[in-house]
Amino acid sequence: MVTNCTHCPLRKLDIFESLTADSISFLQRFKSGELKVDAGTPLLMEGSNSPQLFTALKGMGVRYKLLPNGRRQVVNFVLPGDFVGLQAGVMGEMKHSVEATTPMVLCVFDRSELWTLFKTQPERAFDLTWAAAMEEHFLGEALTSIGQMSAMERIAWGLVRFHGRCENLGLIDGTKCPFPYRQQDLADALGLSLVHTNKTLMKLRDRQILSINDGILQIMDIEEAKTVALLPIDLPGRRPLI
Amino acid sequence: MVTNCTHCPLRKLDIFESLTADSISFLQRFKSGELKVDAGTPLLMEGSNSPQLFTALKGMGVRYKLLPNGRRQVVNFVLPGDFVGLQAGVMGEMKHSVEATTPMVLCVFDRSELWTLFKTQPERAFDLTWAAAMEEHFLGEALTSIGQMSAMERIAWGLVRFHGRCENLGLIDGTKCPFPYRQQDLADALGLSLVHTNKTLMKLRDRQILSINDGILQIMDIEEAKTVALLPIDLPGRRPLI
DNA sequence: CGAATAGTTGAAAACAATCAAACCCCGTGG
DNA sequence: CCACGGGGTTTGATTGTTTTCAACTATTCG
Repeated sequence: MVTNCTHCPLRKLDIFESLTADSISFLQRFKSGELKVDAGTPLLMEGSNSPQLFTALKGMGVRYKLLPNGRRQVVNFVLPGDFVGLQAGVMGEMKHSVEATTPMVLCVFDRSELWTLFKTQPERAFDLTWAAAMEEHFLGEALTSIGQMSAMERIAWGLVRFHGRCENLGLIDGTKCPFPYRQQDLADALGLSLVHTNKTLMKLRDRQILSINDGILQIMDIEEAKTVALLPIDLPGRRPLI
Repeated sequence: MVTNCTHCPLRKLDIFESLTADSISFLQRFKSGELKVDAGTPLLMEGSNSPQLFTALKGMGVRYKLLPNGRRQVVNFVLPGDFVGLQAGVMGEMKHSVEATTPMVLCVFDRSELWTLFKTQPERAFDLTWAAAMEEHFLGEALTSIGQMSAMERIAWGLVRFHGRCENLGLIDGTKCPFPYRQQDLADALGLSLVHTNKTLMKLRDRQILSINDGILQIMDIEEAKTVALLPIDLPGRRPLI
């Protein structure tokens, strides 16, 4: 049973721009199906030339790169509304891998139709460029965070940001939001060792700023957390959904 | 005296895809002028909504972000052929600053014409998306480098990559290429302190792998340098030029 | 119960940042 | 001609953060 784009639950959220009926019907034709995967399923592999592109509908995942020496860099977390596979779409192959962290549901698009989109739907083409530029922006911030901030600052930054993204998606309950990742994932995202990540999280918990427990991230003192994060968290107020 | 797109010296390089006469004439109309700037001139400021977009023709620059605490992250080096200002074009404001490191010459485009490009030149729109995805790819690699590699590995990675970009642009003379940046710029790019960057460069020089002198980067032992860099350097073989 | 996974903790070692000063090159002006 | 100053580079000593290593706990699952 495939979700109809017209009744897409994501598109109802304030954060996503609304589209004309015509545009939605194009996307509906662009959409070739829906994919349900279990937690832990690899979606795209670095170097692969996937014939399929995705938009995450439900669940969460990770983008990551593996190094020859076995280390791993988590490039970003994948949340509902995120477009996945754009690199394969425009550059011919993925430059990082993507895997589901929780069970996920994704819209599937046909890569071969991407060119049709550029030719006939310039607004959608623009949206895709926007998405790529947004990802570029985020990676620039992450680079700045990892390159210039201390462990505590990085962790506060990463978690405040994640919390903000959840808020935009209506996933917040009071001060809490889901955080289905392991400490190792957070460490790999922020360029820290697992041990040091753990100890720093303890400090943040002791200082009553934030805590992670049972897959739930709670930010008790959001103001203090933002102060520790140093960088202002810059999330788009309204954005396209493809 | 403005360079005519038809005779653009950059486009003659093998690395850049060739275009039909029609496409070039569109770009010629898109191009609103040329900008010559001295070394040190700021081109775009973070947060600014520039009415102008650029393609670097000659010279080199830096993209960087400043932190509230005064630290600086160099996000990337700007070389000839690089498109500058895409974020302002699609997101309304720049997320980093750009400044000329050497004297530069840049093609100037009118931001207001960007939408015309998307509507009437889907191939060019695709190229822009490609450029954004490429930048995303690079930032992912940089993140991996800074997050997971030691100082020596990072420096080798950064300089081998820079050397490779120069090679693609025909800026190589034997084992040497221009490197007009200060050690502080390199340090800010790789998330290292100036002192540690300096000491690590000394070690690489002592080991006869590479050296920087008088604005010239020489890689004496490219194989060894690539080995130290850990990550394979992935540069596009052929790419669009806008 | 045993095995596997994730989280927690302490001690030691390694790495990189900071501090402070010297050095070098080069252009300026007395 | 040489003293002076500025920007960038180099160096040594010290401090401090982060990693690594190793072990132990808690929880889940077959």
